[in-house]
Amino acid sequence: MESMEPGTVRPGGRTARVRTAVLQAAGDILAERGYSHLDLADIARRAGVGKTTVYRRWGTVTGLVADLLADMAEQSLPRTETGSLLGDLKANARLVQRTLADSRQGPLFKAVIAAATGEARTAEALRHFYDVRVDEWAPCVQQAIDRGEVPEGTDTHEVIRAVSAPLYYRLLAGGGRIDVAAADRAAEAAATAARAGVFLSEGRPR
Amino acid sequence: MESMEPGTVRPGGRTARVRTAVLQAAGDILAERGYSHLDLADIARRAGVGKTTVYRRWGTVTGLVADLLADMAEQSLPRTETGSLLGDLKANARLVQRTLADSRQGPLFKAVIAAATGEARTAEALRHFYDVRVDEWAPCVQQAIDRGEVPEGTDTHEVIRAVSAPLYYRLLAGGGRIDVAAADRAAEAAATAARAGVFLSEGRPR
DNA sequence: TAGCTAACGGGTCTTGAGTTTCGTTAACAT
DNA sequence: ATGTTAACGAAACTCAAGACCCGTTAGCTA
Repeated sequence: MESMEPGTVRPGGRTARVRTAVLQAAGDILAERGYSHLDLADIARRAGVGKTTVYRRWGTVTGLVADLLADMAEQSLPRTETGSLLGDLKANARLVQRTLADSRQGPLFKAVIAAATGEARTAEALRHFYDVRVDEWAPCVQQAIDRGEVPEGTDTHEVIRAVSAPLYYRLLAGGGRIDVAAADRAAEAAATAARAGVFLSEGRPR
Repeated sequence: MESMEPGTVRPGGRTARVRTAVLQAAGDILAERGYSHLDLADIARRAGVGKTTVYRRWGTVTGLVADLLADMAEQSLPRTETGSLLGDLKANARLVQRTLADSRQGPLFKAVIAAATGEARTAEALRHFYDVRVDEWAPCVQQAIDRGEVPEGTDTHEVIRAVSAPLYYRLLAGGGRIDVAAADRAAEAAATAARAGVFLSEGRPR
C-alpha cells in the first residue's frame, strides 16, 4: 500500500497556511495571465513556498485548479428571497453577472472552464461546483410552483441553469458585454419559459 | 520591413496541401486528446509534414487553432426554413445539438473554446465564427417579426444566441446530456421568451 | 523548360517545466 | 519538554517541446 497524500496526516498550522497561500496565488495568476501561461514555479514564488511543495501536493496544474474549485464551492453565497419568481431569478442572474464581469473572478472562471475541458478530474470538480450553486437556488423555483406561478412537474434545476447559460455564453463565445441588462434579460427569459411550462420534465421526473 | 508570412506568396499546390493536411490532423488530435495534451510534433507526424513547417507557419498551438476556426467558419451550413419561429429555432437547436454531441466535433469545440480563453487572437477567431453562424440564422427571427409572431424591435441575434446558450452550458459546465430533448427545450424557451417580448433591444437598437 | 526562390524538412541545439535528492523545520503524541 | 516523522524547501538533474541551421523540393514566371 502506498503512502498517503501529503497534507492529510498533519493538516494543522503550516500545512494549512501553505494551502491557503498557494490557492490564493494560483487564483491571482490564473485571473491575471489565464490558464495557458500558468507555471507552478510562478505560483510557488508568489506564494512564498517551495516549488517542490507545490508539485508534491498538487502534481499538475489541473489538479491544483480542481482543488481551487473545491475551495470556491464551499464559499457559496446564500440566496436572497424576494417573493416572486422573476425577482428571485433576477437576484440570481445579477449575482452571476457580478461574478463573471468582475476583473478577478471573470478571467478566473474562464481559466477554470478551460482547465476542465482537458482533464476529467477538473471537469468533475467543476460540475460539483455548479451542482452546489444550482442546488442552492433551485428551491426558489419550487416556491414558485407552490405559489402556482409555475406548473407542477417543472425541472427546477433546469430553470436555474437556464438563467446562467446566456451569461456564460457571453463570457466564452463573445456576443456582448455581461451587464445588468443581460442579466435581467436572462432572468426574464427563464421566468417566462418556466411559467409557460417549457421546463416540464418529460418521462420520469427526477 | 520583415518578410511576409509563409504561405502567402506561393499558395498553390504543395502549400495548400500542407495546410489541409495539418488542419485535418490538428482537428483529429484535438478531438481525440483535447487541447491540453496537444503537441505540434504529433500533428506534424500525423499530417506527414515536417515539424519545422508547422512551427514556421503557425508558430503556436493557439495560432493553429485560430486558423482551424477560420477554416470551420467558411463551412457554415445553410439554414432550413420551416415557416414558423419554433420550427426554425428547433432546426437550429438540433443542428447545434448534433454538432456538440458528435464524438469528433464535440471535443473539438471544447478544445477550441479552451484555447480561446487564453489568447486574444484565438478569441477573436472564435467570436467571428459565432458571428457568422448567428448572422446566418438571425433572418428567421426577422421573418417571425414580419409575420407578427414576435414584437417589432426584437434583437434577432440575441434570440439565436439564446437557443445555443443552454447547449453550450451543458457542454462546458455539465448538467445533463446534450440530447434532442435538451435542444427542443432550448428552442421552446427562446421562442416563448421572444414572443413575450423579452428580447426587445432597449435604448438604441443596433 | 529553365531559372529563381518560396516553402519544405531532416538534423541539431537550447531552454525551462517537471522530477529527484536530501537536509531542515515544525506538527503532533506522550 | 522531548522524540518522532510528516511536510517543507534549496539545488541539482532530466528530457522533450520548440528554435535554429541549412540543404532539398517544387511553385511560379518568362
